[in-house]
Amino acid sequence: MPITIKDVAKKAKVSIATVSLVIHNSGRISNDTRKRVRKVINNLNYHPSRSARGLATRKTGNIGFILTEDHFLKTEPFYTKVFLGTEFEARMNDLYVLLATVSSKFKEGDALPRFVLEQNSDGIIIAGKVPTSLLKELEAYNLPTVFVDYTPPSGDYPNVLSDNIQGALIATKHLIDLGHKKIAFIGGEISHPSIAERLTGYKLAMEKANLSINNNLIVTNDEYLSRQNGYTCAKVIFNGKVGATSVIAGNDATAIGVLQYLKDKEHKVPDNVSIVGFDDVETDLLVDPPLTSIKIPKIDMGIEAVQLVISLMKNKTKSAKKIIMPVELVIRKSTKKI
Amino acid sequence: MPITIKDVAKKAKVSIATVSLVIHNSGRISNDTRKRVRKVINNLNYHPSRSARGLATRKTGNIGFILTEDHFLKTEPFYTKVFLGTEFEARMNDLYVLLATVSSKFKEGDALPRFVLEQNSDGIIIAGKVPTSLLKELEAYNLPTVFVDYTPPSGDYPNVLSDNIQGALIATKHLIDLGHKKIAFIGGEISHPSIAERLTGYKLAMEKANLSINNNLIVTNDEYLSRQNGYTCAKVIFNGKVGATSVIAGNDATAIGVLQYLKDKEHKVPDNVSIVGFDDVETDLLVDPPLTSIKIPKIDMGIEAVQLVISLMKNKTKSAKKIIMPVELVIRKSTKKI
DNA sequence: GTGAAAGCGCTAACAT
DNA sequence: ATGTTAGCGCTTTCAC
Repeated sequence: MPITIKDVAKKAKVSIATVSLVIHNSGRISNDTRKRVRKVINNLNYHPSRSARGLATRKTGNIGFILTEDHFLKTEPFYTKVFLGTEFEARMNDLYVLLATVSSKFKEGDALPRFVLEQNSDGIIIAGKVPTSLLKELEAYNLPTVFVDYTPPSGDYPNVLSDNIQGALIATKHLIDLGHKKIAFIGGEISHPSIAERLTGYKLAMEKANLSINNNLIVTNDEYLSRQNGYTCAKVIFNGKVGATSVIAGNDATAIGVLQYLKDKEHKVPDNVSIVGFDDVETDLLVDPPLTSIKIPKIDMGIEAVQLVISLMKNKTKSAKKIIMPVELVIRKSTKKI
Repeated sequence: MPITIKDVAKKAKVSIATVSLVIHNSGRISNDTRKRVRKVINNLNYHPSRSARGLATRKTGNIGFILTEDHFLKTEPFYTKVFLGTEFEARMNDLYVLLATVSSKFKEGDALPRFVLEQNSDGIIIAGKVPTSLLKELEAYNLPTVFVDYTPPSGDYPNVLSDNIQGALIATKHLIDLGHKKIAFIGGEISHPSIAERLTGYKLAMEKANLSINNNLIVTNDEYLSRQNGYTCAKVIFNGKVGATSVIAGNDATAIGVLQYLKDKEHKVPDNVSIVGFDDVETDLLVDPPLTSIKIPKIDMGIEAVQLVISLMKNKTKSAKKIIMPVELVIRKSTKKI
């Protein structure tokens, strides 16, 4: 039998109302009773029942975290780190986060995550690119929603992003500073707004340095950003005769694919070709050479997302606040002076 | 304002008790009312409130899923797949699964996952190797607990495992059938019971084939099963003069590390050396050659774990039922006749 | 500054 | 076969 508020009240010789007030730091409670009640709570190791509280407040104390199955299962722990951040911040705010994956082929009529159907969450965080059909279905439930690392094509939602433009810009500038002029951009999944922004940043840096933008140096497609995809795209660049001396990759997985291709073709990295990755998933220390990359504060993005969704839950305002997290260039061994 | 049972009752012209009975398929309800109530439930898109239900039944409807942070963040989506399986089966049983990570350096006194402190779960699933200090702290809460892919060193708990011995046995037999005699076992993390079992299976197969077991062909340590570790261990084997012609790896990550080492040293796989992985995480289609591996039913293990913990929750029995999931040899291109 | 009491939405025992 | 009702543990308003 779990300890209830009654047990605490009895032991502290106060009413349950007083205990409740103490817990919530509200009301005018004398310092004496406050201390006494606190002590009893600790001694008894009392934790209020979620259900009872939920019933009384009509809040669930849960926030839902939605991402596509392939994002959840993919090799690089990008969204897993974001999730970890949400978990951390949720704990600070006495909230639980419920994880649900949806198919990346979600279509209208498919079942939504249970916590939305059952109204078992007070808000939701959506991480990464998700099908628009999902968003359409979700709208009906009118839940406070925050997007992480994704901007839906329509509608104006609050979200937390990383500074992709700036990231690509400093990555490109880094290569330019090293003397590179023929810098390739290998994207993949250009329909993902983040990747599109990275391309923008790349172009911006090139223009700033008065380097012409050669479309033959830009390879994008609409496939998942994988090693495989990087490998395939690298083929296009280095089979041709554009003579790229360096590459900005859409993300680290892509970069590793490019690296692999160059190894197979006996190009030396960084002696012949420099490579900059993106995301800094730092997952694979075996990568040789260690990848210069743009570091994204994944955990912090999760934290920010929770704070944002909490403020939405409180204010019931429909603000579309956007948070752009700063990124950082991490120089390792895959880039070198030309 | 969410729909409540009252709304349903009013609209269906029955009492709330009847609605409740219909929902639980219990009691003797006439087919007529049953149908009518069902229809109203659907029309209104009614979902019972978790909190109210929890309060009434003194159940939370949650089951906790615990794993260490590094298992959650690691490259290969092994436990993530197990988690996906639990999510799936939980949904079938109208349960939620709450994910919590703990540090792999958990020590006594550290905070337990919130859902155990707050008694916000009816049972827990523990995936992978966790510190025994965690288990000790957990005991006090007396929650129905199931282990997945791990057998705690002391105590007798229900768990769901994969058939590691059999897996290593068929992997080794496969190599023997291909004519290999000098078969190395590259383990790492030998303190993990699963890896120890795999070594046992390897030895068993060798003995069965009347091949002597050469300890110089066996490399284990107590480090995490990573590519890096595989690389390091491969060095030990192939730097020496034992002349191994094939390798059984502790898992796929290890196998990929071995592969990398062999590539770097210009050994051809599978022409010079055959490699069998373990787990079949099939994560990296870029691995060249594609890895022969032992396939483990990860999703199914999650499903079984949920079923097991549910039966524990129901029966309140202290059985220590064990479920061993069958494994399968998946032959790809990394093994070849000698 | 503290207590009494109503009510949140459901389940389950009991009545009818 | 269906309805009545007492609680489950908490929050919150109102009274004192």
